Amino acid sequence: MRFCPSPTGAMHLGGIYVAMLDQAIARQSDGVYIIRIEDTDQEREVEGAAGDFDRILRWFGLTADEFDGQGAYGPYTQSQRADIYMSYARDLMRRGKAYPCFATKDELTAMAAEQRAMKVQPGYYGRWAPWRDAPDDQVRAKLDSGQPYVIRLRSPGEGERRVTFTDIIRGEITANDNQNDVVILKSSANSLRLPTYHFAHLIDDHLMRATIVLRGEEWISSVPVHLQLLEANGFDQIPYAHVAPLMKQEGSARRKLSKRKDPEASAEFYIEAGYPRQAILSFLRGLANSRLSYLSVAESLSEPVHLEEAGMAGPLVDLAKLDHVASEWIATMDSEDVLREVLVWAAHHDPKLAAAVESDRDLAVRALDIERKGVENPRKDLGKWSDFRAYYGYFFNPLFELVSDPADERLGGIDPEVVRTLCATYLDRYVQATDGDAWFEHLRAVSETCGFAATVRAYKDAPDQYVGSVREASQIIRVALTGTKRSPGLHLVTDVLGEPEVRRRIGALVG
RNA sequence: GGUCCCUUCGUCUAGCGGUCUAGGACAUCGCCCUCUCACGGCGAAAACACGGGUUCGAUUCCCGUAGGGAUCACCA
Repeated sequence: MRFCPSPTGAMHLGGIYVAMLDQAIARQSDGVYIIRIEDTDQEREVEGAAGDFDRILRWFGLTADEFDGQGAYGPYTQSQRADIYMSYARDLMRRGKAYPCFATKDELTAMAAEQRAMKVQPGYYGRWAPWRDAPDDQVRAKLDSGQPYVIRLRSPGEGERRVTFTDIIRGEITANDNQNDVVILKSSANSLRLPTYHFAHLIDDHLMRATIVLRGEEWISSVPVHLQLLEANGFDQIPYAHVAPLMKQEGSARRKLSKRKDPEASAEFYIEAGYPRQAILSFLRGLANSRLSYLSVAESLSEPVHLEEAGMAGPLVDLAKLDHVASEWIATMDSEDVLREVLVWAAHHDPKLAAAVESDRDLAVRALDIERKGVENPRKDLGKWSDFRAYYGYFFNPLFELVSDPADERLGGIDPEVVRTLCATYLDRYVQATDGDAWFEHLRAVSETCGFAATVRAYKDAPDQYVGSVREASQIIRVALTGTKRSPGLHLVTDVLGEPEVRRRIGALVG
């Protein structure tokens, strides 16, 4: 099993997807999950990317089973394996299966232009491969003059030949054989030459004893090249599994999820929003095997993933579905666990929230316990840790702003005098009810004395006789207590807040 | 453009010749529960890209067409 990121930018969700599959397949088959850093492109290398990858992989619980310092097949970074690739390339040259090519970039682009004009296959082959069978003395002269060169494979492919190979996900695939003398070792100013992906990956997979080559669909078309390279080196073929890319809807079309255009393409996006890693992993597993998407998060993470079941068309990343999975998952957690995760997230992404919650963890647990602890169907209000502020923030004084204007629009447009009277009367007769019905009966009694109808029905029947119904009255109390128009049952909120705080918040409206 | 891959409700998909008046899940909408939410219950709307074959019979097999994706680098 292998997962091979290249440090050329931020970690892509698709990278997490493939890494997750790699790890899952390795785990369920007693295999080893390794990560190889493919950093053979010096020009695109991004400073610090490897460290970022490591941090993100760690966050997702997708760190490799083997790594430098602990693993039999290291080093796991390709740039440190340059001598290995070079010795294989030398062997190929000795046996006439590879050769140096001195064509310059300009010559190559001119050739490509000519090929386009003539409408022939682009590439380095046949009459378009000037150095393939160049005389020795000519090669020697170039070598002696110190001109830069690359090493190319001497492709045995012929024009019309077809090759067939088996892909675990797609079954049998037939394609034209490769006839292109691909570059296997790039040019270099010094004696150390780096390989191209094509060459490096199969040497590594062979040496590291990979049992499945799991990679993105974009590699399908280069399998014929890899097959020839395998053959030239005398390596056995390793089964391929090409995974369909994660997609994005754009208008009526869809395209590959793009790091540049789509914020949700980056793995960091999910960390910042505070999605639980289990939910993301479960969601991703569901995309790979829809069978898993019908299961609970815990089950979907423990059931095996089957590559053969994976779809061949790229699935759309549906954040609404992720939200659902995430809220199902959080609903299975204890309040203490939720709190711990919220704090870990907030420490990095919402320090003010972290400080407020940290100052009264007990309050936080009691707030989270509402309709969560000891109930059959827990609340599914939280889909990600960043939701905590909106749903529970008002319990914490540093995050709560008193509602002191009786004409505040959140109060529903009830006459300010009535609002004031209701709040005053409510405090006058305050009792902390032990259950919802009792609480509501109490509120009903209070609001009736302030001119509210005891039932919504009564109000509807004679709107002129009342200032509102008990529904409006309870909304006033709700807004006073929470600053929002939506909250869990108010008797639960008051119970968690405690009488002094309830008095302070409602008192603010009395003036 | 050449080549390869793909095509069932908005989305993820089940289906592997009759079981399909096409099933599920998410999303949407409606009703119920109800002090507002959330949860929960019930229900609705919603798809086999198109055209030819093969067959007694095609969502399922074959061929075209259309559409989508990928790839044609000293990037991975």
